[in-house]
Amino acid sequence: MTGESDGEGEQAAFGNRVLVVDDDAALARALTINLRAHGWDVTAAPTGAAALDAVASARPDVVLLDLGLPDMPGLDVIEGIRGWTRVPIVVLSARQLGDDKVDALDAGADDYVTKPFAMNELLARLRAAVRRALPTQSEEPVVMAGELRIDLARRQVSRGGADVRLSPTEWALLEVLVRNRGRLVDRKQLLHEVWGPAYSTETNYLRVYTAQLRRKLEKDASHPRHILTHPGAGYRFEE
Amino acid sequence: MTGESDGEGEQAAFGNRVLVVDDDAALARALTINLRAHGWDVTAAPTGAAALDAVASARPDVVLLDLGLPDMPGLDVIEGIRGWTRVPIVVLSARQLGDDKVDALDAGADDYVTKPFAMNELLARLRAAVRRALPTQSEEPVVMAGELRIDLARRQVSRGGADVRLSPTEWALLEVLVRNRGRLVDRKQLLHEVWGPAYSTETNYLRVYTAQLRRKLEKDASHPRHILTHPGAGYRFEE
DNA sequence: GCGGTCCTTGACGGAATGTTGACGCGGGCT
DNA sequence: AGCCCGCGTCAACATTCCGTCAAGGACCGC
Repeated sequence: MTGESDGEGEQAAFGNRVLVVDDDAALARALTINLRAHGWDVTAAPTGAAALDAVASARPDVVLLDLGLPDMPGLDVIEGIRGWTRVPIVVLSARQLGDDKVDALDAGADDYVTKPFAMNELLARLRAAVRRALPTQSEEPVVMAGELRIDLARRQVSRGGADVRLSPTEWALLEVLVRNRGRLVDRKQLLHEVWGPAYSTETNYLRVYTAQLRRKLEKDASHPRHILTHPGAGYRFEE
Repeated sequence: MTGESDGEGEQAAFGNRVLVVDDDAALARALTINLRAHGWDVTAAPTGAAALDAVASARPDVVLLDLGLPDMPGLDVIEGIRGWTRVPIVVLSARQLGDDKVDALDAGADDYVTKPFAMNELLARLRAAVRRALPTQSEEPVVMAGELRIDLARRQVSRGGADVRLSPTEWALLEVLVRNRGRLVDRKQLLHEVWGPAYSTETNYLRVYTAQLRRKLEKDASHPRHILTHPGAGYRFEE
């Protein structure tokens, strides 16, 4: 985490990262090879716990989940994922009949493929799942500003392609500014939204954290081009 | 601190009213104390019925709702609230995995926190919920006047495409004039709205700041075409 | 425990801003 | 004509505000 992205972090297009969750090593390998051949950026997880971690760290655009994992019930994995993100989940199941299909969909899965399956069908369903999900999150959460790329949904900032690590407070401040980009944000409003309603005079915080953000994001921190100061009023993010 | 505090009161300017719905008296008390300490204006309701009443009467900016109330299912409370208002709802859930989370989100909740929770996280999620709800971006007009472009919402002025930097007082004065464009604005009214109720005779200020505005905004400051003087009365902004 | 990150807090020089007074100009009035 | 008042202009001063740095302490993961 501390260093750069782990391997295939930066790919050209969006919506092509898939997380394959399967404990069957042979099947997982086959899936990985096949998906990569079709342009997917594949991350693999052999267990439910690893899957939950991977959803958080790799931020896939779609999850291909095999039920019947060794460490925990597949439904719990679905619910664990649904607890905090709406990334589409396509379930892979061996059984052809049974309640598990209904249960999985009820728990928050988006689609269902039964083994054995045709690769074509699987690819189609993955594409469909991603496509359906896009309009939901497409409130244009990615803001480009010079060499900065700020992904509001994924809480990710990169400068010139390299990821930038931000502390929670740094991110909270940047987020408010970017969500109000092009518009002046009051000092009071910034303090209120980042630190809470009780803080309205601690302009110290703003000075400290704008300085830190500029040091991390601006090319020349002493001549900022994106995080601008309005003396006596507040700050403004400009693209 | 004369110019800053023009009447608006120190509190309650922004959404800081939270309704805590919890039947566990001890937890409710702890939450109330903690939230108050962080500047929130707390109302408490021990039952679902009381919560529905309180949403209507107290008009909170965010609802913190514990599922598992004695009198009615938590989902019904969510739906009851959602029936007539979009106030953000943050759900407190005991279970770590389970359908209730998903169901709550589906029913219209905005976020959830699982017990046990860190106070920091709860505070952050409350702020985030309020923040997301606020952007009811009422579209403010952009006033064009000659080569001037005045964006009331963005608090931005440009002349011939180039941004013009205004000090807080300069902007406050310009804003009053522009909002009353085409109309004569009393000296007393200007002083009152820009400097506060205590100022009604310091016409010096008006002379100084209208001069500064003209220098920044007018092509020929000695023959103003937009910021016009009504001798003995006040000033008027003309497009 | 220990090392790391993160948040908080204080202090300082320098810049931007608000405030105040003085002066000149011009028009209306006596 | 001469005076007075309101307005525009300017400059100097005091104050606030901002950027910066660094130290202390809380918190987390190992």
